[in-house]
Amino acid sequence: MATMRDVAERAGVSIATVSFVVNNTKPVSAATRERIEAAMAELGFQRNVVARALASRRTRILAMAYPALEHRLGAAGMGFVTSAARRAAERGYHLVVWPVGNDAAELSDLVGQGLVDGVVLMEVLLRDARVDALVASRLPFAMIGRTENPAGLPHVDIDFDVTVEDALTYLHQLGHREVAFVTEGEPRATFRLYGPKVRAERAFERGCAERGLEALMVECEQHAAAGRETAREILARHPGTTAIMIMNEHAASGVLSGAIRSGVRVPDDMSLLSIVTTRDMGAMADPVLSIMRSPGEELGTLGVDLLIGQLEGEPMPEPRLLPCVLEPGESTAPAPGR
Amino acid sequence: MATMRDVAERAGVSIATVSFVVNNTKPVSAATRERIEAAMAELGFQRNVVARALASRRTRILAMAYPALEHRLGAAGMGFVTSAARRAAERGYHLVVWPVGNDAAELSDLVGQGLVDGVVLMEVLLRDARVDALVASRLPFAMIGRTENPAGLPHVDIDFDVTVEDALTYLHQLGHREVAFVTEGEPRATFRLYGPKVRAERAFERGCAERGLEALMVECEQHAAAGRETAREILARHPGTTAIMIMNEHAASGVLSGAIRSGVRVPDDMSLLSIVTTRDMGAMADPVLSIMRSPGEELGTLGVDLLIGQLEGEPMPEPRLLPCVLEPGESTAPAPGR
DNA sequence: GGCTAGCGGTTAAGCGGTTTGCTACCCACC
DNA sequence: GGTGGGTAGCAAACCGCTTAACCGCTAGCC
Repeated sequence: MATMRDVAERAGVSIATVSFVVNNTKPVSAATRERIEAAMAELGFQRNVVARALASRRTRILAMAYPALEHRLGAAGMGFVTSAARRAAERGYHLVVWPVGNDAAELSDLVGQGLVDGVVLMEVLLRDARVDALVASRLPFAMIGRTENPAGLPHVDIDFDVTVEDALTYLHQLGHREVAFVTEGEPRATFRLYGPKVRAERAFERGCAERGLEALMVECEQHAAAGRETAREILARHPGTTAIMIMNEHAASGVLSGAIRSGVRVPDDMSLLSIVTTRDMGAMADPVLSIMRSPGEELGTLGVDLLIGQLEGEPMPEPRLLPCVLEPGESTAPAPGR
Repeated sequence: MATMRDVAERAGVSIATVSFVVNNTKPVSAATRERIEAAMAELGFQRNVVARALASRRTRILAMAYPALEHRLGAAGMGFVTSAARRAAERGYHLVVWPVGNDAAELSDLVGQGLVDGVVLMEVLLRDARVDALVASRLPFAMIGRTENPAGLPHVDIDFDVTVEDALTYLHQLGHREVAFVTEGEPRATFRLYGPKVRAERAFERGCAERGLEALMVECEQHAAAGRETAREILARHPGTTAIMIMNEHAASGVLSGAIRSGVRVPDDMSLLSIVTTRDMGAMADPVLSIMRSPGEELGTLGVDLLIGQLEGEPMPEPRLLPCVLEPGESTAPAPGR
């Protein structure tokens, strides 16, 4: 690989001048610039990013940190990563993937290596040691998700209030008056700190209260079999239920088939709405599930933008909350008798 | 952040000696080593990976290159990336994610930056310009998947011969004599070069020939609706079919529901076997699909091992082919009348 | 008339490590 | 006591780039 020195020699200038041309950091006369560019083209010069990083103290590498094994990231997880990587590439950055534990030590270690200019943190908990570690490290970062009180910390997240409110409005307008909400549930205690679950539950309670409905919530583990069981349970204990809202991507199809197996017709007798999910997931069910689609790719892109914004000295970015959007499928219909 | 110079001063030694201790590259007396280690601990020293990379001409960064937007990587895609990143971390490497087009120029460009020591290439086509570019760049790489003739190129891949053969054996032993094979199909021409599809089709033809069966193959786009249509088509045109083998993760549930909607009982009248897929995907269907599980995580891990092996001067690694393993669900049963 | 502020460019000092000689020293041995 | 060999540690030359500081000169300013 040709170096700047090679280019400089060939163009008969100093290596600094080459640098100024490459980075466009100082005016250079047209004639010189031309000679340098010709030399670069002839030699196939590409500047070495490692040397550049060392000298400029900016690596132009970002990290995407996500908790390994802690939470199942389905296809949506890939959406985060690929969209983030794409955006980073567009803006001249690289993205490294850091599977880290939920403890802070590992993350601090990685940060200390000095490889990255900033971190995008996924799957943030309401109280999260990793966030504290990042704050302490003074390294710029952005969250996808947010802590309990994220004021002052750059983040993007799903707007659970709006999403749940929109979902309830939709079902309510269809005439449903007894709506059950199936959420993610796990034996692990950290799950109580999982923002999406907590925020969606609160929003559901509020929405039900405002409409004078009873807020029936059921936790369900993240697999189809649990979903089937949950459906049976709801039907048995709350036979008046006419709609089920689900925020549990891996259980949704189970809830559907559980209901069908119990002899319930979907959507005639029972409406199902899967929220915070992907289109693919909904399309896989039969009938196709009505969903509120999670803006996964937008979040990845925005997270990176938020981070790069800080790095490039743009004014402190606004946090962004994006709602999921309704995409009706075949699993929702007016409440029976309407 | 403390530098080696700081540590050296504090321990009263030269910076070179610190380096020898940190890397364990030259014998150092116990007393000196102790002083240095103490100094490092007091200062919280971590060596700067960028400086190290520049000096040693090894960045200890690997790239995972996958074609952006070209092919739907579902949850399995995430499995590749996370398992690869985890393995890389275990062995002291970082993993960057490179969404690249299927053209070689973009990849050559990235390689030329000198950021990575090697590349793991995903979704390799039978003839693949990216592979040529990597060979030309003389940078070590490993493929997940393989070209038409991958001899001499380090790779790991699914063993489609064994997988399809095992699947056919399983169905054959259940008494099925008319088996249809649903594969991935797309308008795009590059799909003809997609190794998994081509290899699986060949294996299917061979297996059918050996057993004296007719090899019925149907292409299907990668979504559930197409799967439903395909199921109807098979039932209409080949009413004797008693088993459908599917290698099309996104259409599998559609094939199932298409069959059911047509009044076919699964598995009593018709067996369904989804191959090269994930457990999650199969579990989402009702009945739970019998699958041949894709060794996605193993492939990611092995790919990284293969690459690091080369980097660390281990003898030329053996290519590895892993079969998918049968995980019977509720969608397969003896052929009707058996 | 002295001051500063650009010209387009060079020089050189880093950035924080790795690595190659080389020195100084100790010990054993004839 | 000279010699040889082995060891611990050091100095210094990089790795390939960025970025002050500054070159000699001219132009604009009060």
